[in-house]
Amino acid sequence: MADSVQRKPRARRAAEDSSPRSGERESMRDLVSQLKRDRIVSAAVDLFYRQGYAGTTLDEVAKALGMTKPFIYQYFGSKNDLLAEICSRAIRHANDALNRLLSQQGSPSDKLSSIVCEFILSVLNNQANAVIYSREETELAPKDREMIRQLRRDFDRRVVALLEEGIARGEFAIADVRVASFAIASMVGWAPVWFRAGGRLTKEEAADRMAALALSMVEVKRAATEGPRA
Amino acid sequence: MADSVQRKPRARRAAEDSSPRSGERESMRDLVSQLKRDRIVSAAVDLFYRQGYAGTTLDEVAKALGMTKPFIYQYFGSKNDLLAEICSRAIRHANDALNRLLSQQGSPSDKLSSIVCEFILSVLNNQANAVIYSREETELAPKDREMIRQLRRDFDRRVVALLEEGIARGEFAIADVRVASFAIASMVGWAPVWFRAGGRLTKEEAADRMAALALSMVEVKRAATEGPRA
DNA sequence: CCTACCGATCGGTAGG
DNA sequence: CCTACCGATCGGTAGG
Repeated sequence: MADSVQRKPRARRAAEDSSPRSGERESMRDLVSQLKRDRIVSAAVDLFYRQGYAGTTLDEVAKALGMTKPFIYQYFGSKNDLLAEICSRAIRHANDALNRLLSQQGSPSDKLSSIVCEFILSVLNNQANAVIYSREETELAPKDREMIRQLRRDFDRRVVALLEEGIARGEFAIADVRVASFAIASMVGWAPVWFRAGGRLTKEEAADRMAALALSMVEVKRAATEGPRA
Repeated sequence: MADSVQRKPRARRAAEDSSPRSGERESMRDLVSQLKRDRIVSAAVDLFYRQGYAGTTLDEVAKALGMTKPFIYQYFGSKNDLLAEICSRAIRHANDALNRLLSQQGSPSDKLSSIVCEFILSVLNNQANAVIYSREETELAPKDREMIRQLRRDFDRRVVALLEEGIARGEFAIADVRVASFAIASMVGWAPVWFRAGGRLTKEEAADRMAALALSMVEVKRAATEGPRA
C-alpha cells in the first residue's frame, strides 16, 4: 500500500561518524519523522471527516498544523497517498481486531459475542477513519478499494462459518445464514452513524448491548415465558 | 439509461397556434420539461453513484445525455442544486414509505415486520439515491443536511414507540430499547451495501428475511427446543 | 440549446 | 520548511 511511506532519512552522510551511536541518532530521526507523519494524518482525518476528501484542500491541512503545503509533500507523494494512508490504517485496525479473534476459544455463542463486541469497539475507536474509508471508497485506487472488499468478505466468511458451527452444535437456529451474517455486519458497520461519544452509553456499553442483540437474533429460542433473557 | 435516444422534435413554432386549447399546450410543455429534468437527474445519479459527486463534472453528465453543459443550467441553478434534488428524492421516497406505515393496523410484531420490510424495499429500490445521500451528506447545504437527520429521528422514534408498545403487550422482551432501534435501523441502512441485484435473492426476499431477523431479535422467546421458528 | 470563454480554485513543484 | 508560481480542471455564463 502506501508508497511514500518509504521516505528514509537521507543526506547527512559525511558527518554521521562524529556521533558516538549513529544508530541512536537514526532512530531519533525516524521517530521525529514518524511523529510528523502522524500529525499530518491526524489533521487530515479531522478535516476529511468533517468536510470530505474533495472538500478539503491540502493548504487547509497544512494550515491546521501551522505549516505550509510543501511540508506535507515531504511526507506524502500526493493528496491521494494521504487518503490511502488513512484508509490503510482503518483496515489495519480492523484486521488486527479480526486476527485477535481468530485465535479465541469458546462456544459459538461466546465467540460470536466477542467478535461483534470487539469489532464494534474497533470501529468506534477509529470512527473518523472508518467513516472516511467508506465514504471515499470511490476516490481510492482500485488496488486500495480491493482491500476493503477483502476485509468485508473475510468478516462475512468468518461469521458464516461461526453461525454454521453454532447450528451444528444446536446453539443457533437460523433460517438464512448469509442474510444473518449481513445483519450482523450491518450492526457493526452502522455503529459510527448512531453512536455519539459522551452520550448515554460508553463505547464499551454500546458494543456489549449490540453484541447481546446480535446473539439473541440467532440463538435457539429457549423455554421462557416472560421477561428479558437472563 | 439510454443516451441520445432523447432527441425531441423541435422547431414547429409557427404552427402551434393551430392547437385549440392552449392550457393543454402548457401542460404538454410542463411534461416535456419534467421529462428533461428527470433524465438529467437520472444521468447524474448514475455518475455520482459510480464516481462520487466531486469526481463527476457537469460536462460528463451532459455528455451522457448527448447534450452540453448549458443544457443542464436551464433546469438546475448549480451542481449543488442537482445534488440536493437527488437527495430530496431519496428523502421523499423514504418519507412515503414511513407514512404508508403510520396508518397501518395490527400487532406490534406485524407492524415491526412491515416497517422493516417496506423500508428496506424502499431503500433498495432507490439504492443509488440512498447511497449518494449518505455519502455526500457533507456536501449538502445545512438545511438539506437537516432533512436526513430529521428522517432518521422520525424513524428511530417510531421504532422506539413500537418496541415499547410491544413490551407493554408482552410480545417483545428488550433490554435496551434505544439500542434495539439502532440495530434495526442498521439493518435498513446497510442493506444497499451488501445487496446485489441479480444475486441469490430478490429484493423482496432479502427484505422479508431481514425483517424476520429483526423480529426474532426483539420477540419474547417462546418455548421451543429445536429448529428455526415456524 | 450550442460555442466559446472567463475566473477561481487547487494540486503540485522549483528553487532556495 | 517557506515563497512564489505554474498548469489544469471545471463550475458557471455571455451571447446568440
